[in-house]
Amino acid sequence: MSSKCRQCIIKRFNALKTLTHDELEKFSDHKTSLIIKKGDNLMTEGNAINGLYCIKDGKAKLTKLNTNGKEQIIKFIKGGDILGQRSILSDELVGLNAIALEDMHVCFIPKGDIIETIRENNNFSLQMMRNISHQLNEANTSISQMAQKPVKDRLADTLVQLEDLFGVDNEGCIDVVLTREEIANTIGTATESAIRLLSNLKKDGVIDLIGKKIKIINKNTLKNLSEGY
Amino acid sequence: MSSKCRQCIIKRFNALKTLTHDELEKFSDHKTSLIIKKGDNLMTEGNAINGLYCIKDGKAKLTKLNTNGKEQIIKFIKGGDILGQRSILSDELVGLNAIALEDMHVCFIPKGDIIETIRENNNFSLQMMRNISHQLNEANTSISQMAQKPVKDRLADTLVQLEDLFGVDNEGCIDVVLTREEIANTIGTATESAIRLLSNLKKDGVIDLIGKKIKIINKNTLKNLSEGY
DNA sequence: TTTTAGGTATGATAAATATCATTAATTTTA
DNA sequence: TAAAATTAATGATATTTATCATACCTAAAA
Repeated sequence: MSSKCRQCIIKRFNALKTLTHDELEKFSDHKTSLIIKKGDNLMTEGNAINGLYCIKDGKAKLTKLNTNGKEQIIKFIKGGDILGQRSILSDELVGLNAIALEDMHVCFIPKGDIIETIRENNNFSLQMMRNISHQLNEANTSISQMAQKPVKDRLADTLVQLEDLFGVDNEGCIDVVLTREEIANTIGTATESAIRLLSNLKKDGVIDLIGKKIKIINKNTLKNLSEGY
Repeated sequence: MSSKCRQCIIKRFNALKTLTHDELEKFSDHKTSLIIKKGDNLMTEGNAINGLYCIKDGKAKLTKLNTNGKEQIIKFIKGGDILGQRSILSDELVGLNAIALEDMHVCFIPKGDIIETIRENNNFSLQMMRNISHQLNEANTSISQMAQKPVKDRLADTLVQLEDLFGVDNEGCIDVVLTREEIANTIGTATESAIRLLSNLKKDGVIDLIGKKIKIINKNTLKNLSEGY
């Protein structure tokens, strides 16, 4: 049931690809395989973390709860991603909630093994640094966009990014199911505003709305909109 | 004129404190001391970076230029901080402009020495990771606040943070000189809006405005305001 | 010192966005 | 399957925020 890390192909998408044969064996022996049900928390803001999660399959949202009780979605996660690096590296509490958007298969690798590997395998720690650094750059861009762009532009940008991240299903729709509220919580606006703007985009023929699913019809127009044109 | 890293006390505030005697000597031999004039760029968005900047003294703003031409201030920097780590670690182009808010003294350490030290000194690279990870956490918090909090709350929060970061001068004012426009670009609003809200805070006796300088009179009120009360 | 320019302040107004209310659609539960 | 609950959609309205206009202040330049 619990398979070998050595045989797992998902690791080629993340820092685990730098592991040596022995390290992979160690990880295999110590890891736990988990199934996270849709809606369940993989990590919780403010908690300590005692290991790393390697996402085999499934999607999640990373959120932050505001003082006013509103949820802000900071980032989306899918198969191949690793969770918990930031908290482990900085030895700080977890900063974000990770909530499954669908059932997920996840491997948990205990903190001790990670710390040991960071100390011993330079390529591994370099890869982790690279990843965190890249995330920091993305976050800075996000701050700027949230602060300066109107809601309409942010929505357009988010739709493009969601399609780039999750791809499309066999009907051409963005391959992730989000409620309108979750879309609103991603771009930082009221649910009604998000709904209204989506309706407008549909009316203008830029996107199509098929139930909860969203199909981008004219990606270039969206890209232009996201830059204010 | 160009002093020894070994004798420099500023390094105790950053990752350079983990360097060995030999590494410090190497850095000393290869480093360049720079004076950056107020308004000058230390780093520029989109450029490659070929080293690390250790800030001995002086303040800077880290900004991002938006597609609409507006400047967003992402972060403030002061003596003891290190610049350029993210770009060097991820091997990506610089993501932010660093612009001096006053004359600065800065040491530049070439990339080669940094990379070498990351590979050889585990404590150094761990310290760098910790720093970037911490910054990522701060950035995520920022995203959430920009997306969800109204301008008034963000202004209150920014004032508290500025005082915490830069301290107060001998008249009790926040010890950094910013134009109203820069304050507006920090919280992500129009200059006039920032001015208006500052005037209101003064009218309410929460802050005092002495020229460009801002004096916080009631920090607790500001903290409450920043959380929407 | 006078002029000029950049920064600050404030009012009037327009535009963007949030909130409240209601209905319709969809999904879940019994 | 019917009922209940959640989610989506849309109108009406209130609030927030941006923009435009103008005046004032302050510091640098002529």
